[in-house]
Amino acid sequence: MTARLRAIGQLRAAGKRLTPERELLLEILASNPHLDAMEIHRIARKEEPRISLATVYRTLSLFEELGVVRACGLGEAHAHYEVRHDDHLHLVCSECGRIIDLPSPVPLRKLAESEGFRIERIRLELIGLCDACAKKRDAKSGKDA
Amino acid sequence: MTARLRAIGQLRAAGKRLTPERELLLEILASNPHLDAMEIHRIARKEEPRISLATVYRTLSLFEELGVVRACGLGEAHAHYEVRHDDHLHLVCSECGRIIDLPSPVPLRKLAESEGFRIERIRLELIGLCDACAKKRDAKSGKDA
DNA sequence: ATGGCTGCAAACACTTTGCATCGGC
DNA sequence: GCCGATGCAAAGTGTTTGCAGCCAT
Repeated sequence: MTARLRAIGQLRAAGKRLTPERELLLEILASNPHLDAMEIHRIARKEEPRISLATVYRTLSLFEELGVVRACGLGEAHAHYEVRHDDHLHLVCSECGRIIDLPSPVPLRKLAESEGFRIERIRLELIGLCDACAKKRDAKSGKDA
Repeated sequence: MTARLRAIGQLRAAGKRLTPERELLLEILASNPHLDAMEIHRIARKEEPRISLATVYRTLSLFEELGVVRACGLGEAHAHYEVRHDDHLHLVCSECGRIIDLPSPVPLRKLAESEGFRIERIRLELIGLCDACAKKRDAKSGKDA
């Protein structure tokens, strides 16, 4: 419940309007841990049959921008392929798209298996800036400021 | 180089044909760590201008099936949304789709930052079977066998 | 009342599929 | 020669965008 009110505050703070559609989507998101856009639309239609899928996407993207929700399960929107090898970490640079492989030194399997979870595949991506891009960005923001 | 030969063996073992297109894609994959289908197609065209994007997709999907390559950056092909909270691990059940959240107890930030990588966001998914589905599958395979 | 928000539909990007032809086995 | 693999183009998905009207502020 609190999450919903906080989100409304964030909307107003950003000078955005609070529409019935946004309230509805907020409510749906707050009470469902993991949904994709289509599912959200389907649920929303029950309450508000005229709501469009475009609005769902626009609203989700707004919410993500405001930090209300987070998108997961999607990296750069399409698949990359690599020759198969063991579990590893990907360091994905959100600036230049560079992908750095690391062998996984963390005890993930043990961790998950303590939950009774049987791991088939590990996918870990740390999204951020590689050394070079971080420095570039620092230099630029120094200029801009 | 060995990877290429092993892949050819896997093709033959699976009763699949070794075509120039497949050889070419294998070569490209072996010498490039991370490519998407379009990039692979673009590179392949330099060598074999008549190769089609459809063949690239079909071949990648075959290779993935054979375990020659692995697709990454794609989960269930589209994004899921959840109300934002701190970094966490997702345990994704590949059977029932259930997603279990865990607070992240692993020192990922430290690890990546030692590479000079500045993390903006952590995404970790351990794909496998949750306790219930693992047991269900065990029971079934016991029956099948 | 005015500008942001909406629905609708068309556009988009990536991937898959149907069909006739081609070529590895 | 047979059947699988290919190229081409069209269809399919999930997502984004242009536009005219609408409604929260």
